[in-house]
Amino acid sequence: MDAKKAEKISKALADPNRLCILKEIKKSKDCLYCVDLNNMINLAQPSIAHHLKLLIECELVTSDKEGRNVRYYLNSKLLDDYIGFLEGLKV
Amino acid sequence: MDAKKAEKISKALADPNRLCILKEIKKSKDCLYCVDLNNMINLAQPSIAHHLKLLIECELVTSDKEGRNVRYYLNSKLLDDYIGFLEGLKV
DNA sequence: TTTATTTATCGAAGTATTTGAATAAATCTA
DNA sequence: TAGATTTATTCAAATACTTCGATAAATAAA
Repeated sequence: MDAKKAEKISKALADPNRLCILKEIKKSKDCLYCVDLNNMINLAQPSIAHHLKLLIECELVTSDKEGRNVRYYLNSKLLDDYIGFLEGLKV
Repeated sequence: MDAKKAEKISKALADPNRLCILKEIKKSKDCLYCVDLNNMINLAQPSIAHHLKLLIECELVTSDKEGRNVRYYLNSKLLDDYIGFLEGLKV
């Protein structure tokens, strides 16, 4: 992973609500419906959509549609790549 | 590590110049003089000082004074803690 | 002790991010 | 098809971050 990508991922992780979303994805055992997030996070729906968009754009989260609902998943392969980048900062 | 701390570290990592500083610390074999950074990074001196301050405040970097020079070190223990937090996001 | 060097701080300008109201788009249900 | 539900987009306001000139503080060197 190059620094530009790592920067983008760091940015995505640099917000309490986005960390919360990732935690909820984990809690929901790998996949999460958007509609549930709206009940869990104390933000207006467009704000949550904005955060999800950032997480998807940097590819930390993937999604698929199920009717009018959307499911979100953690991209743990990318998270591992990011961790690899961080390991590379060590001596 | 709690989410608040992870957020701060993510923020510190979410900037190309700060990633560059960390890479330079690594290249310099663990410790780096501030005066060298001013030659390596294409930013005004107050900007570099600002970035170093953020890295120190979140404890990713430590420093000590040697005369009028300052040396910077990576806190690899904290980086490991951060990596642990990220691992915890996985299912 | 004056001058030069290195690092830190302040303040202001420019830029980017976060937030939510309004609303659109997509799809489900009756 | 009409209305309800879920998600996405647009826009504007508020907030936060980055940058650098000016300058201060600390220390070294002359």
